[in-house]
Amino acid sequence: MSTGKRKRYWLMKSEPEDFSIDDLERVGTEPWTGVRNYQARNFMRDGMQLGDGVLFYHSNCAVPGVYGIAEVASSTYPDPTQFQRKSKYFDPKATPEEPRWMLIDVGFVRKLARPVTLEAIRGRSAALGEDFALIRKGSRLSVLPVTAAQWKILLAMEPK
DNA sequence: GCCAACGTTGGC
DNA sequence: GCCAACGTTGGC
Repeated sequence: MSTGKRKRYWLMKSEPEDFSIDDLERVGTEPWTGVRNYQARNFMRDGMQLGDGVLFYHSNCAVPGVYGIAEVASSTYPDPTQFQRKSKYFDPKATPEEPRWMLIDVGFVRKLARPVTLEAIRGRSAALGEDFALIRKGSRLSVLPVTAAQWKILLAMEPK
């Protein structure tokens, strides 16, 4: 439950062919539709607070890595696509009275001059620690928490 | 495009 | 509740 006021940090993955940091810059704010993993949903629903920091990560591309900074730009609300019969994210078991999938809006903050690549991140795995889900073996979470210390390390890695 | 790792589904 | 089958993720 999000009771505190302290800013939290997250990493959110997106396939750039689908929605990139440039797309986010263009639209400014984007509802993060389509998450259909309970763990990722729980982070959005129970953990995120307005203003939290987000590392915008490009996955499934030539050079995976963090390409920009974003922020949590709304409180949590039901993902509208779960009710849209024609959407590929339609969930027949969800109803407006009992929505299954919750999301937040992601707001653009800035692009990194150059990405902090997955390769570079792996190179700092000792400093980042075992609990960093991005580089944990087999982890495929698309929304995951980042500690303040990890956030600091990752942004300090931004190539000038 | 391949495929390992993972999550979900559904029969039993 | 088990677990095989299936679909998805995401690095390479």
